[in-house]
Amino acid sequence: MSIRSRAVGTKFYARPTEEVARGLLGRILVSNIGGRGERTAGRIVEVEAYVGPHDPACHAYGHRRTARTEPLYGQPGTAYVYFTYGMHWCLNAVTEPRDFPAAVLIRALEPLDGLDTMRQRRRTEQDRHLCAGPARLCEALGVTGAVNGSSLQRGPLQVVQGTSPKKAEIVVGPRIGITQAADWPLRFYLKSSPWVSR
DNA sequence: ACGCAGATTTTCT
DNA sequence: GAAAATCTGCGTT
Repeated sequence: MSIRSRAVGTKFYARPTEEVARGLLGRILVSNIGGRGERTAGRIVEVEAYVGPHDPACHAYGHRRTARTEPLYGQPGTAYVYFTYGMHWCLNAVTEPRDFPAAVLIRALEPLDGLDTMRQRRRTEQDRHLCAGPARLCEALGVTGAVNGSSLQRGPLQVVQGTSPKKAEIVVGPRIGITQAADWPLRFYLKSSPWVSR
């Protein structure tokens, strides 16, 4: 099926972050991390936009260019993976032209492929919780800092075509878990999906 | 079903 | 030294 289609190209990511966020819903994230052909994949059902240096919740707020935020300044379509709360990894897709630091946080997937591998990595049998949350999906797909800065077109993690949802299926709301700009409506998810994080 | 505390370490002040 | 784009387990309702 669509899992075999081509990776989404640079032009897709080199646009306003909010558009890219909406556009990522329904696409498929494929991971070939872990050797031995342990392929895992899921349909993106929930995302958040972190729209640039003017966004107080963005890691690059005020153009804070540090070792951590460097990937945000790179090529659109780069994976930005950061570590937080002492134990969790989160995955973003870098957006906008090079040197404009913005990204889309991938928050939830509908598991499609490699479910057994996901269950092992997550140490759970509850499929509902396999990929419902930014840190959960990273654990399920084997995403760690090792893939930070890799290309989502050619790297071990790729975003491929999938099927676009109807506009009426997309729900907009405030981002989760932040304290700055907490009311900005930059979270997008699929209304009828049982796989979103909440 | 809901709410709260603890885990654990990087990053920046 | 404090906060952090989170998750889990355990408590109570």
